[in-house]
Amino acid sequence: MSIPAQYDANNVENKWYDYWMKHDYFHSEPDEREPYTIVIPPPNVTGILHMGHMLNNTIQDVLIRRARLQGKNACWVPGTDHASIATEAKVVAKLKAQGIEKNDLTRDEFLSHAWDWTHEYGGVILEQLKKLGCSCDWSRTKFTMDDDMNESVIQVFVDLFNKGLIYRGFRMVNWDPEAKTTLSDEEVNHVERTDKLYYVKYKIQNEDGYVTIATTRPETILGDTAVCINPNDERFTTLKGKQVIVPICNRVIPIIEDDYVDIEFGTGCLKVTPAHDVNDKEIGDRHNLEVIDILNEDASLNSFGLHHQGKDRVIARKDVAKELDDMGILVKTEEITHKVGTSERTKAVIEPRLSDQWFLNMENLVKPAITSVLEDNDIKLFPKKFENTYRHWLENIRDWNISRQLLWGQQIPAYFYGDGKNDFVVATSAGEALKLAQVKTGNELLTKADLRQDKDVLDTWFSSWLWPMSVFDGIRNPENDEINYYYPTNDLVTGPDILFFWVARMIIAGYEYKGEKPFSNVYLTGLVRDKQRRKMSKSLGNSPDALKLIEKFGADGVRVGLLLSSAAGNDLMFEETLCQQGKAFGNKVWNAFRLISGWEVANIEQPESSKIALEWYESKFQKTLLEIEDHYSKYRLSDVLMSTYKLIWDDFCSWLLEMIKPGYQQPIDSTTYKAVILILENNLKVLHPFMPFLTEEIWQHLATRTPEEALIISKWPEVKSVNETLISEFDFATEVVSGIRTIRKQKNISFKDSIELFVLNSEKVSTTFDVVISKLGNISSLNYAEAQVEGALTFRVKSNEYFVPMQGAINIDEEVAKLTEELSYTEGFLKSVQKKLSNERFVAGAPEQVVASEKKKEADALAKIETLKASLSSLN
RNA sequence: GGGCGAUUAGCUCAGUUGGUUCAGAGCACUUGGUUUACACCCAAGGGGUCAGGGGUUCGAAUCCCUUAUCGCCCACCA
Repeated sequence: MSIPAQYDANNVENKWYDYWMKHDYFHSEPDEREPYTIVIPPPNVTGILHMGHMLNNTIQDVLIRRARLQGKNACWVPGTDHASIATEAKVVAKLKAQGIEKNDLTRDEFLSHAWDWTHEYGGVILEQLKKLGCSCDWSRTKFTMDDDMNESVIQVFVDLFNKGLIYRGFRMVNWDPEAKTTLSDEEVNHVERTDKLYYVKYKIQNEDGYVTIATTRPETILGDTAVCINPNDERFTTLKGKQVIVPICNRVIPIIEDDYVDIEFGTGCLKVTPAHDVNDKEIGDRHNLEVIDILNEDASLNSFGLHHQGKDRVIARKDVAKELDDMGILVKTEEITHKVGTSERTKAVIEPRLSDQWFLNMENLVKPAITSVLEDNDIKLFPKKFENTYRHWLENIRDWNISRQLLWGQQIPAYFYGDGKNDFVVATSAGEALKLAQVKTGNELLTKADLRQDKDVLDTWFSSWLWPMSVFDGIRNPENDEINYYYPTNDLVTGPDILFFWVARMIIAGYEYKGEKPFSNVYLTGLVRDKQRRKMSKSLGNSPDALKLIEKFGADGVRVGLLLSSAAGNDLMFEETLCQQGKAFGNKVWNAFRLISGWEVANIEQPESSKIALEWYESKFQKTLLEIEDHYSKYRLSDVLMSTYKLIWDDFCSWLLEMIKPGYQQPIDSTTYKAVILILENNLKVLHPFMPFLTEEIWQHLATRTPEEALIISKWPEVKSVNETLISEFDFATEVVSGIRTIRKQKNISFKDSIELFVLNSEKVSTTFDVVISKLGNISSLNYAEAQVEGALTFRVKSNEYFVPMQGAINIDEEVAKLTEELSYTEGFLKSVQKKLSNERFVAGAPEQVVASEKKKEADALAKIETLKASLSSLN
């Protein structure tokens, strides 16, 4: 036989991917068919494929391939995200390694380096997705900084500004001193830390006394502009209206009163530093306090730091504390555990900082996003539990800081023409801006040279929130054929970590710009972790190399490994043995094909056992198909896969093929052969979304196919009727076969030796599967007995009794012991059933069906006890 | 500090409105097996007080209360 016993994935996978690409099967154009659309969550343009991507994109490919097989116009739009902070950080690091400082470059120079980087590394990840088998429509590949995408973003900014929803505010923002940019609240992680809490005495002006304050950040003392007490704090009534002297800088500041201060916490006296704390800023606003910013943008101290100027805040903290101690006014320090905001991207400790930023008013925008998910169920989240966190976020949403102090991204289209804070216009181009500015100022002599565009760029998410629309040009041309056909998309597959960053905002944008949801279902994947439940990360080095995995197990094996145990929303504890299982499964399917293809077909009569076996499998297949459809409808892809896995491995390979397999060097009848080929083809269709390469390979081996007949574009099997009786009769037969195998094993009877079987058919089981039992049990003659058969080994299925005559080999004591044990178990079971049935409240209260089933159990048990007792007495 | 969710076999998880199918699956494990597709295989088998405690009910893995442990989200206590 020329077909190898081991399936070789590596040889096969490239071949079929090329074939699919060559015939444009992934490409989609609007037509009369029902569309099925997924937009990819765009990975970072310079990223490389990691386990999370593999899981995420395998899921999308399964969904898209199934839709394609169902005859829908399947369109999966790929693309990448410019990821401003991450990419800029990488470029800065690279330049630094070459001895180039970002600050020495002009904007254009820096952007040119960034584009070089993007062109060099960009899109690598998309090539890797191809290795995984992803059937994206590559002709639609988008990048969030493509010209048309940029235009969409700018157009939306201008529109929202004109609607009065975007405004400029001098606000306390989250400053990342590492990246030297602001972050949105969502990009800040609060991590628990132990720090020192310093107690410091401030001298009261013109008095001998002191007040003591507590702070974790003594360096900010230099920015203090008040000390605050609670007006109801009786300890401090004498302090009201007085002033204190700030240590080191000797500034005289007032003691003010505000309810914000917690009497219980610390000393009850709060130092107020409006420039460096959100609450202090609020108190400052209420009391008209001066704002003294003591930090530079890299979080080193500025001139207000006096002799500490230039030191990093962390160094300054220690030095100031030491100075206070030397002055004798550091009362004590204690350890305190609290949460500190850190940058999601750079891990740097966030500095609350006042600055001019652009904000988007979310208050009204968010409303349709709440009702569509939580009330109308227009958009469904899988798993549903995420609706709670979604609700919480949307109902407490704050205005979105959309500006970033970076260069890589869409530059904010605001043009300043004067020195005043409001001397600016917002427009889609400099030309437009000039016209607006001329009108606004009444100065027609204003030229482009007088305009200065805002230096900041927009938050990356301000472009990706438009993704489902902008990839179809739905922002610039809202009524074009593509957006009308593909939008709203169907499913979105992404991680719960960007539920707020991205998913919620896409929903918001969708309603604002299309008046419609962007997608109907959101499948939230879990995190891929290692066996010890640690997050997979580069720094831990516990993340396997995705491409090496594919090389080792084949893309099909990896896909199956990833999906075997990853319910929506559940983290996936990944280990390579899962891929090994996937690969083994592929090999199993391959060998089933190998067996079938090796058969010689002859025009001979179909054996009865084959006929009935095929009928049974067809019903079994239908029943499983129904299960599969149900799992798909609930996005339970692991269950779809497991059902398919068991159908093919157990039902198809272990049962059907064994039942129809002709004897050694015997040909198979053509009726059975044709039927089993059709069955195999249907199996391949159902398996194709999970193992696209293997299934296409076998499919093409089974017959000569034209490009129009490729598996990838074939028809998903139709759901037909299920013969339940046949299935339950078969289940009974398998138990009989198992009984026979057990006896063979216990008595070391080789399968090659045929045996006799007698049946006491008290169950009145149909004889349909007798031929199957005979074949699979290697039974020389299957006989129906009227009474117990002497000198035989026995086993029971329900209340049927089976005898394998075995003269001389019977150990009476063993048989008696076995029967006695079975009897006592059944009697115990009977007792519990009867107890239930004799309980009047059960009989009265339980549904009829339940009572009937208990009665059936009782009857079955009674019958079985009869058989057992008869057997026992025949042995004695 | 507030909210949400979880806890079922060694591991990863199913278990839909309490009652045919309720104690399950896959893997792992044990024992046999050179049966002419596959040892990436075949067959048989062991294994769980359903986290602990209490309650409701004729009946609880499932509903309620409570304790413990874990996870996630949100939050400005110096």
